[in-house]
Amino acid sequence: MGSRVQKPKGSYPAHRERQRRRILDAAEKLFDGRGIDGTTMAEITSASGVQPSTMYQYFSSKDEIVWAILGELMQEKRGIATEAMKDAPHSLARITVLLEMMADDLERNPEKVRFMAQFDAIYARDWPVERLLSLESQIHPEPFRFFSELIRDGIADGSLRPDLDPDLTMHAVMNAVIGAQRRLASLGSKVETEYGNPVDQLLRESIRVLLLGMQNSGTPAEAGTRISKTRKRSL
Amino acid sequence: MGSRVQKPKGSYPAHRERQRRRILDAAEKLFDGRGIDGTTMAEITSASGVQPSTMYQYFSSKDEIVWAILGELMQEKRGIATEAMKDAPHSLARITVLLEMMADDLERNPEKVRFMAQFDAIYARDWPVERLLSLESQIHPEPFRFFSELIRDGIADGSLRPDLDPDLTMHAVMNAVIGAQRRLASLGSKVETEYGNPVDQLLRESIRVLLLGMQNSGTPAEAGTRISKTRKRSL
DNA sequence: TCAAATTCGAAATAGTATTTCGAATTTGTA
DNA sequence: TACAAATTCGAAATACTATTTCGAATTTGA
Repeated sequence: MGSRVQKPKGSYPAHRERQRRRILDAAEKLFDGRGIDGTTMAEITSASGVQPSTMYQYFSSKDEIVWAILGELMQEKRGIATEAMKDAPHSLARITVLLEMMADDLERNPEKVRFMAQFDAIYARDWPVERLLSLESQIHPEPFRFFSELIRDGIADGSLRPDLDPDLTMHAVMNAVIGAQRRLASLGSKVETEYGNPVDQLLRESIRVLLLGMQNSGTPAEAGTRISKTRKRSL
Repeated sequence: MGSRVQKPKGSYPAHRERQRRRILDAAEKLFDGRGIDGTTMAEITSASGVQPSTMYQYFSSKDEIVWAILGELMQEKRGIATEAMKDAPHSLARITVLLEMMADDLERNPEKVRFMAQFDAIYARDWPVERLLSLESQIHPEPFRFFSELIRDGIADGSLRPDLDPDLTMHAVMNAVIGAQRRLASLGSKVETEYGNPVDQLLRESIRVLLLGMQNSGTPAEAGTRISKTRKRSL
């Protein structure tokens, strides 16, 4: 107990931040290459150049590392998404841009997408909802909630079919695109050899069909209304 | 070295089959409840009532068990699929039936779908392509290859838009539906609390939009009728 | 320069999958 | 029913995991 003031736990924030980065960067690279499950803590420590005992000072478990990386990824995506949509003139164009960005993402960063796929399949279910939601809320408010407004706009200006339930459609379409995207990333080159097309092209076709399905086509106003009645009753 | 004939390895096939079943049934139940990764070999042995040493006589690893269960699941699905499509009169109706069956499946056996999702995310990439393909071929020949023919038919009879590439579209649509289905199964009840709809309903909406996107809207009146006909029949 | 913060080393714990092997039991059949 | 081969049991051993512990050594910022 010296006469000096005792410094609180995180006293060297700059240094701690640097260390944290070293660990996360090493882990991310390993996850990309070997998958979350295929990566051991020993590999992360040796790749990042810190001892296990030190690493556990920063992350209390492997899961915490996964979580941290996921958070950063989602924040990135969100930035890119809101950025890209700025240029698009009207609602349908914005929706198109948003969805096609997911195909670009698959084309450019298949490992990252695969990481998210692994998260969904292995971790999402066991982790507390609140934590998931707090993460999702980093990406939601803009692109997602926004997306259902875009659908509303599209219906109003006649570019989208009038029988769409904006909220339901938004979730359904987003989920289909995200699901397709992540599945393609998981199966990777296996799909290419079997399907004979680059994975991102497959995803682009899915998106095209989905967009066509949302669009208002000629006079199907009648058909549309009819459908929506039937639908609502059956659901 | 008796004078009797030495019996080959699998000499009590009925007994072996019974044992195999005990193990697979126990494992399947555990996988459903705790996930593939959350299930330990120790749990499987104690649940199935055989010793580890015995179990490894039947399956050389946990992966082999996963693999065996996957194979049985796919065979089941295939049977159900071909069965259900028999009733459908024309191509568009068959496609509709096939896709909606995947929503039913999600509604009825979410654990099984989740199992497949985990397989995709964790195992698919690391296992040899040949093995994957030999499995897929159990489900492919009928529903899948068939599916692209259905699209061809649909284009010919005017019910589907003429600018579709049958093979590409088939893979794109199937992948979107499967991807959406498995993602929903992975996220489970989390989606419901957040989205406010039962998961299978979300999937049904994705399917509806995809089907609309494939349909021909060139001749409005016909398109309208065709749509509503299909709808009514499919419900 | 110095006290506190941080890291290192190295060993310990506990939980995995998988293997080994001789003794005990079960199986189908002669 | 008896028997030889097939199968199972038990129990311990191996080799990985993640995670913890703690005292000694080093680094940090004022």
